[in-house]
Amino acid sequence: MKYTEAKEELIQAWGNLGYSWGLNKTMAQIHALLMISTKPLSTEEIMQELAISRGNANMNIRALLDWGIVSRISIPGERKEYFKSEKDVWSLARQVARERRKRELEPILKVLREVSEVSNDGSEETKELRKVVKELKGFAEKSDNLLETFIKAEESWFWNSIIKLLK
Amino acid sequence: MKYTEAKEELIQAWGNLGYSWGLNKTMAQIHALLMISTKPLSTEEIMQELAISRGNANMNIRALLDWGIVSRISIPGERKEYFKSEKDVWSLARQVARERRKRELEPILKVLREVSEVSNDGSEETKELRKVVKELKGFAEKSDNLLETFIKAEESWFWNSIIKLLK
DNA sequence: CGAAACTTTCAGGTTTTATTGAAACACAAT
DNA sequence: ATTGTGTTTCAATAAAACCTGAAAGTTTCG
Repeated sequence: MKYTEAKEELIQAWGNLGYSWGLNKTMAQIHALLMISTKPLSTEEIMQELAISRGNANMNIRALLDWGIVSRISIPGERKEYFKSEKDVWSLARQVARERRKRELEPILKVLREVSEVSNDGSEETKELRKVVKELKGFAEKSDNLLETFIKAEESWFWNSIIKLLK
Repeated sequence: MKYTEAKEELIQAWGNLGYSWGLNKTMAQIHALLMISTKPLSTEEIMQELAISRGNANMNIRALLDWGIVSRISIPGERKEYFKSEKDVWSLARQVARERRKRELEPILKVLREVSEVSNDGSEETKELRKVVKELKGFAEKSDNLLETFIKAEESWFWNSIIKLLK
C-alpha cells in the first residue's frame, strides 16, 4: 500500500471511529491529520488537505482544543497559528475519558440521584422504578470509579493490572 | 418527587445516555420505558406513552431486538405482541459492549491492519505514519481483549477484580 | 493611525437522520 | 373468500446536524 492511500484510509477510518467516540467526523479527521503529520499544521493547510471551508476548519479546531486533545503552537517569527495533536495514544484515551465522564456520566448520575428520591407510595410501579434506579445507580457509580482510576492511572501500572485480569 | 415526574425524568435522561452509547434517542426511550415497566408492553402502549407514531415505534423496537436487549413476548390467547427488556444492568452492558465491539472496534482494527502494511519508502511521513498506526493498533488490540474479557466475564468475578484495582 | 495578516462569527444553505401516516401485508377466525 | 386484528414497509416530510463564505473582529507592525 502506498503512503497517500494509507493516509486517506486512516483519516477516513479515524473519522468514523471518532464519531463513535462522541466527536464529529470532521473533528476526528482533523485530528487524524494532525496525528500523522510530522509537523504542526496551520488552518490553511488543514483546510486544503481535507477540502473544507475556513469556518468549518476553525470551528472544529476549536472543538478539539476544547476537548484538550489538540494544542496551539506559535512558531517564532510567524503570525499564523499552528496546531499539533497530543500523539500519545494513552493520554489521548485518558483525555477523551475525562471529557466523556464530565459530559455524559455525570449528568446521568445527577438524574439518578434525584430520581432515586421518588416517594415510595407502595405501588408496584414505584417499587419497580426504585429498584431499577438503584441498580442503575450502582452500575453508574462503579463505572465512574473505574473511569476515574483509568484517568489517573499510569499507563504501565494500568495495563499490567489489566493484563493480569486477562489471564 | 412524584412517580410520574421521576418516570419522565428517567426516560429523558436515559434517552440522552443511550444516545451516547450509540443507540438513538427514541430507541433509548423505549428501552427506558420497558426497564421500569412492571409488565411487557405492546406497540400500542409504547406509542401512547412516548407519543410517537406506529412506524417509528415499530422500527425502533426492531432495532432494539436487533441489538438483543429487548425481546418479544406473546401472551397466550392474545394476538398482540408484547415486548420486555432485559433488566439486568450487567447483561445489558455486556450486550451493548458486544455490539459496539462488532460495529466499531472491529472495522477500525481491520483498517489499522491493512494500513500498517504501508510500504516503508524511508520518508519522514511514512515513518511517522507507521509509528502512529503501530501504536493505535496496539491500543485497539488491548481494548479489544479487555472488551472480550468483559463480555465473557461473570459479574462477580469481574467486579471483584476491578475493585481490587481501585484500591 | 492605517493597512495587512490572520481569526472568529453567523445567517443561510446543504446533507443527513429521524418521523409520520397511509398503504400493503400477514394471518386467524368465520 | 371475507373480515377483523395486528404488523411491516416506505415515500414524503420534518427536524437536526453540519458546512460555507463573506463580513466583522482582532492583532501586529510600519
